[in-house]
Amino acid sequence: MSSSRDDGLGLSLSLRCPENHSHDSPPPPPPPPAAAPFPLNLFRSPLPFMQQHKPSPPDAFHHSTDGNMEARSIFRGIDVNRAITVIDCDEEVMVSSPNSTVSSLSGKRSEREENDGERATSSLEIDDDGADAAGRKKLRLSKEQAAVLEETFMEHNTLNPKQKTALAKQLNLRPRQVEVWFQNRRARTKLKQTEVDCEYLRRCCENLTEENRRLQKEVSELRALKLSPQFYMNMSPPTTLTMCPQCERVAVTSAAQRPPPR
DNA sequence: AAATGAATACAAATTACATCA
DNA sequence: TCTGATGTAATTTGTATTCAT
Repeated sequence: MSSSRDDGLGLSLSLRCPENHSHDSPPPPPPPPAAAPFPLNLFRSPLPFMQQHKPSPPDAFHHSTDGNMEARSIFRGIDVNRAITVIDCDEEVMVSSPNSTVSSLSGKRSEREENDGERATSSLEIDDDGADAAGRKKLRLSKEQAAVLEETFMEHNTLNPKQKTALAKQLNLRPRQVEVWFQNRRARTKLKQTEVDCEYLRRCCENLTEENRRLQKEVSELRALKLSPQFYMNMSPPTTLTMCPQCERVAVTSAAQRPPPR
């Protein structure tokens, strides 16, 4: 299903494998002291308030061209997005989902959510189409909605309440939906980054294994040479390994190339 | 100033639904 | 038409932080 889809995560990968250094990319900056060996930081820190959104026409996303899904829904007589949208107009006091019991009906969270006009998609309210009253309806965001959310996420991956409300209004969604989308989006980003990190570490491991194998071989060769003095006298200067402070790669230099000791 | 509780935000884990092959 | 896989919206729970008392 996802094979042809671009995930659009827009990750900025700062990971580098040693084998990539020699080509066109400049050497990486020295790592920060006492930090992770490579920057794993995914997220920019939350920026100050988002610039004022240009309010789009309130109906902008009702004419979704989200081909397949929307066409199917309409064809079946159930336009999920639209149904929710209509309810949005007067659902601000609705409460919980069927599954959320305590935490949504009492206590601090529910208070916040009620104030936010959230938790409004309870199928108890919207299932006039005969849907299972115990289940939850799931909204599929239109391409336009997703694009705007994505665009906003690229600017900053968190929203303050003001931004959330504005964006929700712009997209004709509930603030809670915007909030959930951002939460899920952050989770996806983190997951992707974790996968990248794993791949990086795997390659590093491979490289180190290969390096270790090479060094082991060199050691055994040197030991063999040590046993035959006539070769030992004629051999080239011993090689030494130095650690490049910038890229932390092992560089091989011969004694002839080394600067004289101070 | 320290303790406490409420409110809030977020991450992580999970569930449940929509969609596709 | 059915089914399993996949993506993702939504929920639940726990934790950290902030703020007022």
